Amino acid sequence: MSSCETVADPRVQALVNDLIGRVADKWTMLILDVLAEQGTLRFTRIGEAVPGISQKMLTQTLRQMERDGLITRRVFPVVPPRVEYALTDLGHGLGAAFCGVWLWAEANLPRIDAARCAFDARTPG
Amino acid sequence: MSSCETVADPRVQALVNDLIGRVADKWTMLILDVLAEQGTLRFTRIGEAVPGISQKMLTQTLRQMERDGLITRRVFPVVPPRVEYALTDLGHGLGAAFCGVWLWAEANLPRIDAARCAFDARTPG
DNA sequence: CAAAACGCTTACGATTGGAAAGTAGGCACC
DNA sequence: GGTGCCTACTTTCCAATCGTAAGCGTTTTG
Repeated sequence: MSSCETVADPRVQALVNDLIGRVADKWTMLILDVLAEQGTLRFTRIGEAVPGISQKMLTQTLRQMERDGLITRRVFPVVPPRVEYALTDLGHGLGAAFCGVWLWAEANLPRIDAARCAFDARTPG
Repeated sequence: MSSCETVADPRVQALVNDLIGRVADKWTMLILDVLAEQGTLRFTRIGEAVPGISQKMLTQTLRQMERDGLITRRVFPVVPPRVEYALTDLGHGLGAAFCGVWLWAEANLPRIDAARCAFDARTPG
């Protein structure tokens, strides 16, 4: 906030900071994106759609997102097991909010790369 | 992207994912926010404004942000040392993009809390 | 002479993350 | 009837990361 809007209450500030700390996680953002993009998905599909995630982190992050009310988890008592994950409207809202970050990242990728090259060139050690 | 816009190229997708992975960091977002809010600041001021950060992580994150071209670092050769950090326009852009996330967090804090309570209540273990 | 100010840097223990193997349990195949 | 597969985890082990606390260098202040 702050840079975008009035804030005032330091307690709210602290709570929001805390919330950001838990939601601004690499895997959370990536999973949020694939679910926003592809709708309802099973465990293995999400794992395939999020490059580089381990099963452990996938399980852990999905649980956390479920706890925060960002996704729903539906278990079908069949064999082999089938579990479907989908965004709640809360999750959709966060996905929409992150949208700006994605667009920024896409638009500014070359500038970041250039900045990094320049930094590495001027920093020998 | 994806959920907000056309994407197509999987190479760009991978690069953006990678970039998100590095930028979607708790401390990066928090530092970005205080710099967007308060303008140019010195090392210790940022440390005070970001609750819970250690000097080590502050140094580390600031360096990373400098490398990515998000902030500038100006050193004044005086005693005691004086170092000023400020957002670049690239950093301002990212701050603006994150703005939506902050507003979402502020607006949905009670819903997240409620979801978490409900989850904890229904999950005994 | 001692302490404070500032921006780091280092050492070390605690937490987290990844890779790979294991689990459960019904079902297809030989 | 035994072997192995399918899926969604769970567990185990090891490496990377993180937080805490302390130290460093230089000059002013008491």
